[in-house]
Amino acid sequence: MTETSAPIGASKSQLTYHWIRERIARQEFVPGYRLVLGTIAEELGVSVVPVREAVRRLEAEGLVEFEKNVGARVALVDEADYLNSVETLAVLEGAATALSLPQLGEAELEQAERLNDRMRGLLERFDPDEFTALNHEFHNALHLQCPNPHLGELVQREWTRLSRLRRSIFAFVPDRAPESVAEHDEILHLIRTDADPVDVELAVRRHRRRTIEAYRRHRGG
Amino acid sequence: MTETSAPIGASKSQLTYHWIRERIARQEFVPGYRLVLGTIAEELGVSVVPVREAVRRLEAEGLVEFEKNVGARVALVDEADYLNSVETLAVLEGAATALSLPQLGEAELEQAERLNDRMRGLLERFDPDEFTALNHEFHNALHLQCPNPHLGELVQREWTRLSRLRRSIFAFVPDRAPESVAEHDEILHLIRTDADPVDVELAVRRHRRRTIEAYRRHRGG
DNA sequence: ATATCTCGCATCGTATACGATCTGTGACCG
DNA sequence: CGGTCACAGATCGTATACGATGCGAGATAT
Repeated sequence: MTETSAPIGASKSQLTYHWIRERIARQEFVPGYRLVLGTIAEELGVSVVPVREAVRRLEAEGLVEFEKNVGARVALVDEADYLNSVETLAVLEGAATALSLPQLGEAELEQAERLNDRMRGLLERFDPDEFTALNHEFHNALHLQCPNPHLGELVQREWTRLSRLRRSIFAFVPDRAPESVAEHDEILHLIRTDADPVDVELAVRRHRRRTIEAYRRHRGG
Repeated sequence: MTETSAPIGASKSQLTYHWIRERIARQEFVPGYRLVLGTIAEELGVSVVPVREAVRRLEAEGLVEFEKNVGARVALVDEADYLNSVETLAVLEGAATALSLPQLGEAELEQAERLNDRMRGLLERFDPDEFTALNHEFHNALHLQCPNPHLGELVQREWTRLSRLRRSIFAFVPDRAPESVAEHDEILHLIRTDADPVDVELAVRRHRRRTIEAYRRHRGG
C-alpha cells in the first residue's frame, strides 16, 4: 500500500478526489476513460459539486483533461509523454537522492538492500506488478527523507504520473529487470563507499535513462 | 507581460482562477491573505461554486492553502520554503537548459546575450522588479524550447511559486546582481564553446545555489 | 482581573435545480 | 448515394438554498 489513502475526517470532495486518484493509479481508469460527473456522483452517493472539485484538482495535477461542455477524461498519453515523464523523473529523483545522502541512516540503507535482494529473487519467476512495487519502495527508501520536502513531493507526483502510464504504454522491457537490479547494486555501492553526491546523482539518473534506451531498443527491434 | 492571461472563451471558473492567480503573482494578495469565497464571488459577479473550483486548482498548485470549514488563504511561506523552491528550481532549470542545448539556435543565444547586457546596464541605477523580469526572460531564452515540454512546464510552475515568494521573503541581496550577470556570462561562454552539457547544467545549478548562499550570508551577517 | 462558558455570526460544504452547450442520429435534399 | 440540417438526449456550468462547523464576543463565576 504505497498509495496514500484518503484522510479519515475528510470532506466529500476530498474523498472523491482520492477515490478517483486511486482508480487511476490502479489502472482501473485507463487513459482516455471518460469521467462522467453525474455517474461518479451517483456511484459515490454524493452530488456533482464535490466531484467537480475533485476533478479540477486532478486536472491541475495533469492526471485528468477537461474539455468545456464535453467532459473530463483520464489524460491521454502517448509514447513521447511517457518518455518525457521518465526523463523528468530521472532528473528529480537523482537530485532528491543526492540531497538525501546526509540524512540516510543505516536503517534505510539496509532496507534498500533487502528490497533489492527481494527483486533479485523475483528474477526467476517474474511478476511485473510486484517488481514495479518493490522498485518504487527501493527508490523511496533512498530519498523519502529528502531534506527538501517540496522536491520530494514533485518526485512522488511524477511517480504517480508514471504508474498511470506504465501499463497503457507497456514500457516493460523483458530483459531490463536483471540490469535494473545490477544498477541498484551499483547505486548502493556508491553510497556505501561515500562517493561524491554528484556521482550518486548521475548514477540514479543513468539508471532511469537506461530504461528509456532499453525501451527504444525494444520498440525499434 | 510574462504572465499568461485568461483565455477569451473561458468559463467563469477559469476566469476566476486567472483573476486570483494574477493577483497572487502581482503580490496584491500576499501570503496569508484570506480568500473569502463569498466576497470574491460578489466582487466578480459570479456565485461561489466557480470560485471554489478555482481555489481548488490553485490549492493543487500549492499557491493556496485550504482549511476545512475555516477557509482559504494564500499559502504561507517561510524561509525554508523559499530556499527549497530555489533549490528545486536549480535542479529543474539546470536539466532543462542542458536538454535544450541541441535546439538552441543562434537567435536564442543572441537574445540571451542582449538580455544579459540590459541587465548589466541596469547595475548602475538599480530596479529590482525590472532586473527580476529580465532575469526570467534570460533563463527562458535558454530553455523555453526545451524538447521535454513536461519538464519545461515544471520549470515555469516553479518560477511562479518563486515570484510569489520573492517579495514577501524579500530575498534580494544587494550585492548579488553583479555576480548574477557575471554568472550568466559564464553560462553563455560555456554554451558558445560547446561545453559538455553536464557542465552547462552544473553551471546553471551553481548559479541558483549561489543565490541561496548569498541570501544566507546576507541574513547571517 | 482573569478564566471559562455560551451563544450568535461568519463562512464553509453540499444538494438541488435549471439553463447552456455539445454530440450523435435520422430525415431531407441535391 | 453522399452531404447537410434539425432535433433530441446527454452532459456540463452556474445559481440558489440550506445545513454544518468553527471562531469570536460577551456574560458569568471565581
